Amino acid sequence: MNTRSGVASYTPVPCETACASCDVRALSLCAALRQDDLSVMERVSTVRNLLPDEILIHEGDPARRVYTVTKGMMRLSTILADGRRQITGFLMPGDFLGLADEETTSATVEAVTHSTLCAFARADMNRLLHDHPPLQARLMQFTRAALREARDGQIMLGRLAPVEKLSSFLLMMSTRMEARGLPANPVPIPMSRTDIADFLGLTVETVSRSFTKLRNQQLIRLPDAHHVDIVDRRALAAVAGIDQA
Amino acid sequence: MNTRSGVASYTPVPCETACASCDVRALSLCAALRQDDLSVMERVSTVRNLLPDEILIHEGDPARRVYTVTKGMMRLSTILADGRRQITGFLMPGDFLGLADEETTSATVEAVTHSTLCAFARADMNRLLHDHPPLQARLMQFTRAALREARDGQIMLGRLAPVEKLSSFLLMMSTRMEARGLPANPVPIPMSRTDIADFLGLTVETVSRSFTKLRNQQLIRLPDAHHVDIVDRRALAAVAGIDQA
DNA sequence: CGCCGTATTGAGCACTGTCAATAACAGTGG
DNA sequence: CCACTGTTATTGACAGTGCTCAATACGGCG
Repeated sequence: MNTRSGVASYTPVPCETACASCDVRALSLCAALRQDDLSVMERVSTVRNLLPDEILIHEGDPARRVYTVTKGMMRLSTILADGRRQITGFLMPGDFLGLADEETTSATVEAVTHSTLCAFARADMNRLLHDHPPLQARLMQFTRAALREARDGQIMLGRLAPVEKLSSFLLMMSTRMEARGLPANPVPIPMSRTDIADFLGLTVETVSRSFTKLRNQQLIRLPDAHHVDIVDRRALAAVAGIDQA
Repeated sequence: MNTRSGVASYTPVPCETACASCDVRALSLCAALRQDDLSVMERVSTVRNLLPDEILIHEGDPARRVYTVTKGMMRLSTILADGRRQITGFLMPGDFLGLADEETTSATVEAVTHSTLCAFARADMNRLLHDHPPLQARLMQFTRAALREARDGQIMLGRLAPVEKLSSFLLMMSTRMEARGLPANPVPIPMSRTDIADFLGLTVETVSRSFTKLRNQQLIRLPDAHHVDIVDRRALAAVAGIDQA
């Protein structure tokens, strides 16, 4: 289970740490830095690899590090005393991890798929932010965007019906793929039905039924459980309540 | 409805614009400024008074101004095409308005009660932020806090049962009163049951029934519809799922 | 090929939303 | 001051939706 793949320390050729050849650089926080400033950042960064379901952060842990996701997918979640879980967001390559917290982490963070992250000690990051105003500005933008996303989440959770929630979710996933220059149409859905349920505030069964409904209405096709082919984007958006683009 | 003791226009002496004597200064963004820098801020600020239910911002409007709430209470909301509404948050004195947006506003903002705000042109605020790093830092903290709050909202909306939602809401209101140095025990609830419902993702009827349940369990008393006396805070927190403090 | 975890489907029920009636309340005008 | 009216809150009855429990199907992997 937690078979550490032994890649915690640098590989001989630090391909991932080479910011210059980083494929999420344009999307990530680092885009705010010029080539030469990038090396300053590179010097204080370490790479972290995670296996599926491996836990990176336990809610309540001290917030010692911040990260940029470079590969894979992460989930942010909170678990109530009786085991109920709410997933508050998924992180994809380019996303920043650590926007909400100052001292203590406010969510558990786990890998959905095999993931790679670029880690920074919070103190180092603070110094970088202080020395590079554009970096600070970009972090602010990221935080604002995360706030808007969380509020969209509130709208979805509070006022959408199950099929609407799922439609909204699928469109969001598609949009995020597109934003990363990846194919947006057959959307890969790496997370389990349980994860989707805990994100949408539903049960697994209801999620499954909602998938079936959308399939029966010819709005989507399901090549397999983890790939959704959006057949009628417009109609899907209409079902979603036309929130998302 | 709730006769707030004030009149729209205030005393001849513009008490509200006098930052030096502002009673929410310690709570607000401005706390980051020294006495003399405060005058710079004061010079570019204007006061805005709002009557109950008066609309300050329509979702989609250009985000020309930002505000600090000095009196009263505001609500942030989004309305879906078919009229369903989700309230994503309430703002109280000291709270900053405009954290999430850059170009376009992402929520409608209305006054719950007679409210007073301190307004700044976004351009002016940006200049202030640029010239005063501590102000920038404080804005960042506020944004982070708002993000944590929105995520708490997601948890509440996604995974709590109606009574749990209401308990959680009441405790939150109480906590926020306390944070402002105001009496935390008989909690004033200025907003309507409809507002509460749209915040908690419920219907008015369910909110009302949940109030009744909590009253019947002796956890709260209801002197009137807009005041809640928390009788057993511990038990209420237990019902809430012990999220909030 | 068989096993195990995940996803889907089915049946029944509890809960919450809907619709409707009543009650409390505030503001208005006689 | 009180009756009248419109608004808001509460309560009741009922139905539909989504959850619970249970069975079946699918798919990856040994």
